[in-house]
Amino acid sequence: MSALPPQSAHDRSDEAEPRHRRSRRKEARPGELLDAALALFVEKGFAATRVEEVAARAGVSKGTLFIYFPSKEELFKAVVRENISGRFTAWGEELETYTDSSAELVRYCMHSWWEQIGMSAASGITKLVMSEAGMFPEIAAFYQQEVIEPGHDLLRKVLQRGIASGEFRPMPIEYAVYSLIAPMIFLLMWKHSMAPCCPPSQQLDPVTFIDTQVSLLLGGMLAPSAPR
Amino acid sequence: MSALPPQSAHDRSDEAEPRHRRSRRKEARPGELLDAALALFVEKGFAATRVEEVAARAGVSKGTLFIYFPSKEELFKAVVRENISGRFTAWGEELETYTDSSAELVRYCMHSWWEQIGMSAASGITKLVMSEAGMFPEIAAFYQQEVIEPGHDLLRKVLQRGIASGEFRPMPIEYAVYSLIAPMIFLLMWKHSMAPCCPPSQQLDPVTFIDTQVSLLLGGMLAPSAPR
DNA sequence: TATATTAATAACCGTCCGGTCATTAATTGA
DNA sequence: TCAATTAATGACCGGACGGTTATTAATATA
Repeated sequence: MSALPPQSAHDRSDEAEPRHRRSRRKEARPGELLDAALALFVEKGFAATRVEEVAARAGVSKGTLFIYFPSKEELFKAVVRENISGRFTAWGEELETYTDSSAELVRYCMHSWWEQIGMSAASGITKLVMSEAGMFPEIAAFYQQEVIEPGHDLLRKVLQRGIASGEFRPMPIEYAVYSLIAPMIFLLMWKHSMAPCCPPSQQLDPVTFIDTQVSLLLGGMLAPSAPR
Repeated sequence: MSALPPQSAHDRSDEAEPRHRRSRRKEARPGELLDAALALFVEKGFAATRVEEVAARAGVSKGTLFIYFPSKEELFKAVVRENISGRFTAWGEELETYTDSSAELVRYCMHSWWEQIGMSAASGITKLVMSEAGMFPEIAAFYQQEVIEPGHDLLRKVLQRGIASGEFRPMPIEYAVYSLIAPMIFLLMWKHSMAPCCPPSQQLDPVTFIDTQVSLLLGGMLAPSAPR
């Protein structure tokens, strides 16, 4: 099993330069632990990640980790807050000022999601949560309100914009939202699970997949009068 | 944490009636162990399921389980072979003799999948594999060739049928296949992970979801000349 | 009933892991 | 320079788990 390359949400170096052992760096520790935890959670999941390994990757002993985070679960929540929450406010503002057609907006949302979430380590977190929600319901509930709900709200607004302008047919909004979420969830599950053991004939290029998916879905969403 | 109700693929009762302890039933044991394993794997995943718990649920000691299955992993493979493999031959034959339109065939495939896989315990197995593939690559590879490939082949044939007849536009087949797989994978991941902690406003009815999804996708697949 | 066979058991082994705590040493400031 | 403070350590605890094996007892056979 190979280690993932370091994924730093900030510009911390992964391995701090070798200091004299037992250096005291109260301010730097939480961030370094968070970075190490993100990488390992993404690589191995929540249950399979060992807190001692997180500590070691941050260049610190296990006991030190528990000084800064009271439990493994709180460590995970902190990782989510640092790396995902807050990305949605920026999207919400972009939406308000968008001037092109709603069809283009849908296309833009999907590709933007891929670039900012799907391609990044954040997708590993989403995969992890969906995988282990059953065993850690508290984590699932936390993620639901911290990430899923804001994302859902955003997409609903996009579709309502298109319907209001007459560009889209009227449709059951909640289900149409899931029609957009489904391919994204599928894509990241696939990428993190089956892709590694998939024959080349069945590999899929994420951008092409999203493109195909959006085109097909828009085929069903656009009002007959709108330009195809 | 509550236990799932017993899911028996055969008509074995879950708890064999109380016999005098240490009864010898060489023929019945493997089946009972398989049923118990299915239920627990679905409920808790592969890593989190304890072989001793499987044994206990089958009314037997842990040592006995290892008489019939050499390891936890082989036990899991046996569960997959019993409950999923083989469902595909029946579908393949149905496809050959289908006479209605390809659009209807797509609709039929999706709903049939929901009734025979999505609704059943088999969906829990698929969810499990996608969740834990990273930690158990051998299981992922096994599932890939035993389940994914046959399913993929089936859907490709359906789409080719529609294109050959002129009912569907030409399209990138492999990606269109994934367009049909994606909502199904999403649906079962959702059902087994986020649904339990989802607010009522965001619950989704599987049949309605599949219906919406198929309608939208067919909107993009049908040739312009075909009746909408 | 006596004996051989083998299904079933349960104690056991080695390992691993989340979390704790007494100890150690880097820093502060008097 | 010499406490006092506190960041950091690592040995340790309790429990769990996959898998093994010596032992026990249910059955078949004669």
